Amino acid sequence: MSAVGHNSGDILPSDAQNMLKSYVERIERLNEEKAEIAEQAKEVFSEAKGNGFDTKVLRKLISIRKMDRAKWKEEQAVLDLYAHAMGLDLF
Amino acid sequence: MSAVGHNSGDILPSDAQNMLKSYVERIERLNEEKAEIAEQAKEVFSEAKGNGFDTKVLRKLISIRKMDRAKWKEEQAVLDLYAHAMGLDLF
Amino acid sequence: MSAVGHNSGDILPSDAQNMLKSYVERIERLNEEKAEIAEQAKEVFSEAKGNGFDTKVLRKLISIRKMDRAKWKEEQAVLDLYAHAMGLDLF
Amino acid sequence: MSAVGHNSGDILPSDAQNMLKSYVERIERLNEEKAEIAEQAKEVFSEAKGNGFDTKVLRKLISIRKMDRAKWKEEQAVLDLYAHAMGLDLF
DNA sequence: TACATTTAGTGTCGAC
DNA sequence: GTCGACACTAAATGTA
Repeated sequence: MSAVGHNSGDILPSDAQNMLKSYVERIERLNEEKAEIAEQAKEVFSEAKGNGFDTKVLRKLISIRKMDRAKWKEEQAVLDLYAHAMGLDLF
Repeated sequence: MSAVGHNSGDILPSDAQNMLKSYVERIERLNEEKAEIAEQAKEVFSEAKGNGFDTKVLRKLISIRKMDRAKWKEEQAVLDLYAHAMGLDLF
Repeated sequence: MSAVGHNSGDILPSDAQNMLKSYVERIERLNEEKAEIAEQAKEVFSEAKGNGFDTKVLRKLISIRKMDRAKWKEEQAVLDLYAHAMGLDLF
Repeated sequence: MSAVGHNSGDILPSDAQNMLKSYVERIERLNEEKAEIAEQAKEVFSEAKGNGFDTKVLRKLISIRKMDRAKWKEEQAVLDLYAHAMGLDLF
């Protein structure tokens, strides 16, 4: 489907044009906010690192908490299976 | 280095444990905020779509604008680098 | 879905095991090739540096050129998208 | 240091300019080769997936093989430590 | 060593 | 519901 009743001059009517600008700006503003938050998170990791924590492990921990526990265990099991098939013993 | 003086009992001292919890919670809170913002962006796209805009085009537009900005910054940076490489020191 | 009919003995059938090994080896071979190429690139940078060029500037240059190409492709893509959105079908 | 004896017109002598072009082209060629190889790796993963393998686990397996075994076990231990501190039981 | 950049990997979204 | 593309996150590398 094409935009808001622009009929065929291949030019957007000015109201559609305004809407478009508005959408773009709103999205871009939200993207900036996300970037700011990402920046703050970075600072928290940095502080944690400064206090002797291993940030890589910290990240992994957080991702595990976010993820379904059952899924995690299943993934570990498959990994274990593959590892045995390759002759690697992990744990 | 390992964390806050836990040397090898394989147990975190309670203050380290508290710090850990605090870091995890702060990060998780920031992650939630990001998710909320992402949700809002989704709504904007949805609204745009409802008004007849092609969201794929919209996304491309936004990504090009972002690229433009990034490219502009890169160009400034390379200028600056050249200047340094030449031994002058603009700005 | 799980792998090639290993249903639950938690052991991979020997043909699946062979496939697994084969995939792993192929990927690892490709990774080695990439590493070799990366090594060659490193040598080029090193040679450039030896001839008085600033490698950081060189890298920036290359990244800008890459960006230019990417941007050009994006712009073609967005043109194409607009065309579709307008119901015409160029190319 | 600045480039190949260009003394002060802020213009690169033509031989330096030629070298520069040559370096840029060599690097770009190597980058293309890397991209081709990455493409091939993608195809292998795709084929593996088609035969029922879990590509995510496959990737993890390959990364573990690449990595020092001792390091892997250490990382798991730290993760376990942090997880306990957070009241999560992983394995 | 710590920082910044680049590259790989993972998750999400929309199309078919 | 699966597939492919896109965006975001995380790891690795290279530099100062």
